[in-house]
Amino acid sequence: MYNFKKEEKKWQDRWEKEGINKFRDDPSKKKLYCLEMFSYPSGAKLHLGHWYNFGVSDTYARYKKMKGFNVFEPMGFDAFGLPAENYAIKTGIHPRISTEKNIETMETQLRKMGAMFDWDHEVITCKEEYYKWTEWMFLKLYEHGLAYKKEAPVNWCDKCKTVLANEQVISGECERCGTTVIRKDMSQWFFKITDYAEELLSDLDKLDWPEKTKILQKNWIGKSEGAIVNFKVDNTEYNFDVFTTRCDTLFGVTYCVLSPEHELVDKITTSDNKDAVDNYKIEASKQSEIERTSTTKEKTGVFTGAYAINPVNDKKIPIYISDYVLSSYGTGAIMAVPAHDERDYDFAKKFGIDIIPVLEGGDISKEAYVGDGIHINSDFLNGLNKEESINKMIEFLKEKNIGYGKTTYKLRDWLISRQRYWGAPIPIIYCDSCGIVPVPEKDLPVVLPDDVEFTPDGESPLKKCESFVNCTCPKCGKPATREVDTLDTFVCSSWYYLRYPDNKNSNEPFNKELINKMLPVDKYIGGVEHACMHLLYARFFTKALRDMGYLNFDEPFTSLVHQGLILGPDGEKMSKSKGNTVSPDEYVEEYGADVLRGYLMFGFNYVEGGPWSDDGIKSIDKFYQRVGRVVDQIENSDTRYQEIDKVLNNTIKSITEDIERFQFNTCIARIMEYVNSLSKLDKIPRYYIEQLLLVLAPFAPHISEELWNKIGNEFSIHNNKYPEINNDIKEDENIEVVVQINGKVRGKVTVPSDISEEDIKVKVREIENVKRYLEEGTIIKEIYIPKKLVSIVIK
RNA sequence: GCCUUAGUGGCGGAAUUGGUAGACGCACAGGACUUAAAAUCCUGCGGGAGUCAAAUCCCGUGCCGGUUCAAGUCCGGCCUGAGGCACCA
Repeated sequence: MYNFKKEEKKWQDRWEKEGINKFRDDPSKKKLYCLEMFSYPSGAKLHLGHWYNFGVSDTYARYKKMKGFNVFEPMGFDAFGLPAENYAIKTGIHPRISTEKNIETMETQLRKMGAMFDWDHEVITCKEEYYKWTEWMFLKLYEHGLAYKKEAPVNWCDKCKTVLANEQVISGECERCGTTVIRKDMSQWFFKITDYAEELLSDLDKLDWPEKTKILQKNWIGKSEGAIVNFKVDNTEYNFDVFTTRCDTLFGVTYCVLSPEHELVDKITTSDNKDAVDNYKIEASKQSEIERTSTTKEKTGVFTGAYAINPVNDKKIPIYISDYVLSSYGTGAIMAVPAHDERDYDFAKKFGIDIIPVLEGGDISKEAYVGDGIHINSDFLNGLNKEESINKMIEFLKEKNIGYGKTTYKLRDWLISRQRYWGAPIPIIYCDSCGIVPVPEKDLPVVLPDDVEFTPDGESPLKKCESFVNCTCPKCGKPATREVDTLDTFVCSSWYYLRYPDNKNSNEPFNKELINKMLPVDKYIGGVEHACMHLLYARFFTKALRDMGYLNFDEPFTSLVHQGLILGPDGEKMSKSKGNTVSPDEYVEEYGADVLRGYLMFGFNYVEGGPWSDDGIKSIDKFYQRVGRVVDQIENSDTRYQEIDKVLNNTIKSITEDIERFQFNTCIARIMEYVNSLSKLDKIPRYYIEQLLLVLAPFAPHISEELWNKIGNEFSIHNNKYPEINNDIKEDENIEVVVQINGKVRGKVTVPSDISEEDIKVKVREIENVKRYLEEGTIIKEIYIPKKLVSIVIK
């Protein structure tokens, strides 16, 4: 009986002492930057999800190392963020204290995992030495016109006088006091990610990412080509632009809708409609965008009393406001074509607005016709199809100077201001004479003060810290004040992968040459929930830094894999409030790291994850015990067995393919098959044992090291080459071919693998059962798939 | 609501481009070893009909329909669960 878990610490210490996980520049080897999304130290401890993400990916990294790559696998912490601040508000414990303590605990746990992390390269985002450069990133983006300020809504609780995160708004109410949350405009900083919308979209083609993730980003960026059309407001000097993808349907426009927040609303609303409009605006401010744009919700809206002029036919059409129009997309105003748009149709029916068909097809007395068709009721477009009409209409709009072709994106600029304490300060100074003044680079970092009151009372916590707020203007030397909002933590995580290789650099965020050599990340592993935000922001940073001349690559993460989510035993996402969290610690305590890692690899489809159950964890424990017993059967002999050579070769072959797809469960299954074949022998030649341990090494790093040592081999097994496929081993000479009659399996026959089509067709007819079926009818078709099956159709 | 994704034995999961559904395990049942138990080893294991035992046949990959010699895999429509929806990270 082996007690492998007792030996784990010994090998972890030895690996650390001999530095076998240290990254060393080695030009003779190809580098492989293997990165797992770093974790937020919110809970005090690592959870199963971390083990699943880090522990399993480490097997990939270890495998690649044995395959001859110079592997860099760093680890760090995304340490700023809301939970630490909330915890501080509740308990009075300073975020720095709780965060540092959590990190310490998690580091200890991570070491027990026995992963290849190179701790010399650790990055912690809340440390001055790191956030100094996060601030630097802001300055660079500002310098290059990619950071700007504008008014934007926040969730506001008027009772707590505070800004709430979306997470803190529970069905429209403040989680602390239950007051209805409203949206309130504040002046905030943005990064101009939309400047890169087109490149972020088109470069997706270059990436070895899951197709679904590319589609998520693509839909998120939401490119659509259309036109801007200008509408004049009747009897006023006002006019407004709408964005439409179907300018060819302009003759069917019977009303316009402005978003309730549109700047023109107050100006054009007539006095008898004012009360209704104002009330509607308040109601709209209470709703989230998800609620507003729901297509099943009954359409609501209010008439402003004003009319617009349809520029193609000079018809007077009413202007409404409605919450289904968002100020953040397009121009915040739409032209409505009820005959050919479902939402417009519902709205028009409800408000009794004209519905004029301009496309042939459908029956608009019943529902909107959204299909294609030849244009009707459309003057100069009559008889044309969609594409011709769009082109002709854009020509017309341009000629009359009332519109033009335009591409828009759903992607919005990235709001980075947070009215919070626990984040990186925004390095900006406000001066009465000079206006907005960026903090000079030499004055970085703007240090986040420790002594701050962060009870929520309507102000950014930093605002109450006078020593922080008051400063002198770097330009004119007069008294000035600092920006008191902090940066969204996604800013910190948008460039951490650039810091890892050069984490001790105190002169610059990273050395350009080094980083251009080490990057991009070759394999990035993390949850799919980051598909649209973190992954997009990081791509944006990389492209912006490239354009500033700091990087010579276009994309940060060449290849991406998502691990699935390990759910609670009840099939729900693990969370403290549901009480369904499972800690890895007790399993590590009972079975050891290798067994837990092994089970996480064997018991789940890595990409899918699934509900946790420890039913099978014993099976991995048993399997490794079995490996131990098999190793005990070692003998020094050169005997080789053809059957075992075949199994071994198949194991190596399958692993080589499956591990690249992050399909670890089948890798382990193949190793089990190899062990099963070995266990049939009383004495096992040394070669087979060594091959077994080498094959197993990335999957069970401690156990394989222990047994490698036990059979008298030199430390460390992990410095060896991974076994290669042996092409000299012949495939089976005989193969089994299946016979199907009318699609059903009716027989099997074993034949030489190089059999000809004619010969197999003869062989097939000799099978008793097949004969029986063939007598019942005549053959009308016969298909032969080499080495697999013969399919006969009879009548 | 919208975008994405998944649904296969009692359970976790295999089946890479349409080609023998259920690899590898867990659980369970029977047997060997043992005074006994644990551990280990061997055998069986989707459901049903059939048989002393076989052969053989029918059904079966969430549901309904389609394409095909052949569908877990492709197409259309539904149901259910999960992730995201821009201030959780």
